[in-house]
Amino acid sequence: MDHHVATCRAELVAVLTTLRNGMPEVLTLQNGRCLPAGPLETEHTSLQRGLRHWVEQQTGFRLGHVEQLYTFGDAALAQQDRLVRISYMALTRDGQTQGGWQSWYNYFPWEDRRTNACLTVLKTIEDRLKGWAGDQPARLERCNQAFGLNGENWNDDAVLERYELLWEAGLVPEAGRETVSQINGQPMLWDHRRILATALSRLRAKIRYTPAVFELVPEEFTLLHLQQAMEALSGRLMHKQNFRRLVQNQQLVEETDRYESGVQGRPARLYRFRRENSENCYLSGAKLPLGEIS
Amino acid sequence: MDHHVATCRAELVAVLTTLRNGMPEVLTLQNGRCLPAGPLETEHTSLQRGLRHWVEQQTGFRLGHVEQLYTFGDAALAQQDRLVRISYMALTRDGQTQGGWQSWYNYFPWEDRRTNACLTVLKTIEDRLKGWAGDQPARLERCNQAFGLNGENWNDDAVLERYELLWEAGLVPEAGRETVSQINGQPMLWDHRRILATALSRLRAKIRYTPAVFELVPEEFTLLHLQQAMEALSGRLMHKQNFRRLVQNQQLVEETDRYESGVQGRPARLYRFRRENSENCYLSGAKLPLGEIS
DNA sequence: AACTATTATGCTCTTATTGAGCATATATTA
DNA sequence: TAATATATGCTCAATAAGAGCATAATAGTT
Repeated sequence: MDHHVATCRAELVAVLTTLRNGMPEVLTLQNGRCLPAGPLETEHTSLQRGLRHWVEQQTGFRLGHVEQLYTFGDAALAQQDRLVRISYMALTRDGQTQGGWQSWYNYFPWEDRRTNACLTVLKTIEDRLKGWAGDQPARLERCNQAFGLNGENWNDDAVLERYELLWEAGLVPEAGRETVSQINGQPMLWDHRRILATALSRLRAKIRYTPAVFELVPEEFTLLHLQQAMEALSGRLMHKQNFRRLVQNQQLVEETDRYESGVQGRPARLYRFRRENSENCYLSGAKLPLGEIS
Repeated sequence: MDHHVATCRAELVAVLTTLRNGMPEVLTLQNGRCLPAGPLETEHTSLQRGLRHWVEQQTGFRLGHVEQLYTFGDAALAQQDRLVRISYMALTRDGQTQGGWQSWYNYFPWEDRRTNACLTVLKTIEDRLKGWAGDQPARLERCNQAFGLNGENWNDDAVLERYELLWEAGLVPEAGRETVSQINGQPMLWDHRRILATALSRLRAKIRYTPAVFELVPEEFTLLHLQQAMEALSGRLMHKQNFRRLVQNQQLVEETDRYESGVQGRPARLYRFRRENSENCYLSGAKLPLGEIS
C-alpha cells in the first residue's frame, strides 16, 4: 500500500468573550449560527496572525491576547481534502463593536444556575437523560456525574462533558433530533457549539487560578461588580462576605479613594487590579476560588 | 493582493511517559534526540490514528488513551510548505518495550527537587539568570516567579514557563548557546524539548485533580509506591503520613488482603485503585492534592 | 428630622483541611 | 534478644472555607 502525506487546510476559529449587563457573551456571525473563522492563508505568517486577520475582517474586532483551545481533526472529513480546525479563546472588556454578540446561555441554558429558571431546564434534561440511560448503570453514572444528579456535585468546568453527553443522547439539534431551543439551547453550524463548550470549560477553569476576570471588568470596579462577573462566568451565585474576604486576602486588588455613585444603598468603594502583584499570578499560586453558596 | 489558502502538512508528535525505578521516563528515538512523530497521511482516518500508526511503526508501542497537548504552527516555517505540529500525551505502566526510554530529568535537571543534587543545578541557573536579568525589574520578577527565587513559591506545573524563560535567556542549547548538559539539560531536535516541557506541565497538573497516577503504577501497590510515583512525577518529596491520610480520605483506593514481601521493615499492605468509584473522577471533584513537605 | 429600604462592610463561629511530628506495630537482620 | 527499618495510628496547631449576625452609610419617604 502506498503512503501519501496528506495535504490539508487549517481553519482558525475564534471564541471571543465579553461581559455585558451581567451576561457573558460571545462574538458570532450569521445571527449567532457560527463563530468567526477562516482558513490559514499563505499570507499569514503564523496561526495567530491568521486568526486575527479573519476576526478583524469578519467582525471588525482586533483581538488582544489569545489562548489556544483545541485542534479538531478527527471528524468524518473527506480523505483527499482534510481539514484541521484550530480553535482559540480571547477575552475583551469592550464588546461595543458592531456585530453579533450572543449570550453564552442561549447555547447552554442548563449552564446558568444563577436563577431558578434553569431548574425547569434541568428537570426536563434530567428526564430525557434518564430515558436515554434506561437501566444501563454506566450511562446512569455518567449522567449523574456530569449533571450533578443523585447526590453528585455539579462541576462548573464540565461544560464540554455535559454538551457531549447531550449530543450522545441525541438531545441537541446538531445530532439530528428535533429539540426545543429554550431547553436544549440554540444550535450552531458544524462543530462550532462544541468549540464554544470547550471555551466555556477552559475559561471557567481559568478564572479559578488566574486573574483572568480582570480582563473582563472595567479598570475600576466595586467588589460586587467583580463578584457578579465571576458569577456570570461560573454560572452560580456566591457568598458575598466570603468573596470579599478571599479577594482581599489574595492581595489581588487595591483600594482607590473613589466610590461608586448613583446607586441605592451605601456607596461601594472602587478597587483596582494590582497587576504588578500578579503579572503571572498563577505561578505564585494566587487563586480566586469561588466561595460557593450551597 | 491575492489570497491563497495555504496547504500544509500536519505532523503528529507523541510524548509517552512511564515510571521505572522511581524515575519518570519518556519514549524517544535517535538516542534521546527526538520524540516519535510522523506526518498525517491520507490513509489515516483521524489524527489519533495517525499518531498511533507512527508510534507503533517507529517504536513498536501500541498507545492506549491519549490526550492532546498543543498545536504548534507559528514557528518560522517556509511559507509554501507549512507545517502544523499537533502533539499528544499518553501514559503506560509497562515501558518494557525495546527502544529509547530516557529520564525526564535528563532534559530538565532543575525539575527534580527530590534530591540535593538539584541544588547545585539551581544555584548555577540562578546565577546565570541574574546575569541575564541584570537590573531589569520585569525580567527579575519573571525569574523569581518561575524558579521560586526571592521568597516566591516553586510551582511544579510551571515546567513550560521555566523552559521558555531559559530559552529566552539563551541558557538552553537549542537557543544556539554552548551549555553543559548536567546543568542545562540534554537538548532535542527541533522544538521537541518544548513539546516535552508542555507534557510535563500538563501531567503534573493532571495528577493533582485526576487519578492519572494509577495508570502508571501496577494493579496492586503499597501506599509508599503510590507516594513515590507522585513524587517522581511532581519532582518533590511529600509527607508520608499526610499522604496516606489524603489518599484514604478520597476513597480512591481499597485494601486487598495481601502484603508486600521481601523488603525490610514491617510489610506494607497492598492496595488497589477503586476504578468504579472514579471512572470520571475529575467530575466528582475527587482530588489527589500533594501533601507537600516544606 | 425621623424613619425605611438598601447595599456595603466588619466580625464571629463552626467545621474541614493541611502541615508537622510523636508513638506504636511488625517485620528483618545481626 | 537487640538493633534496625518500615508501616501505620493518632494528636495538635494553623489555616481556609461556609454560614450568618451586626453595624455603617447612603437615598428616598413620611
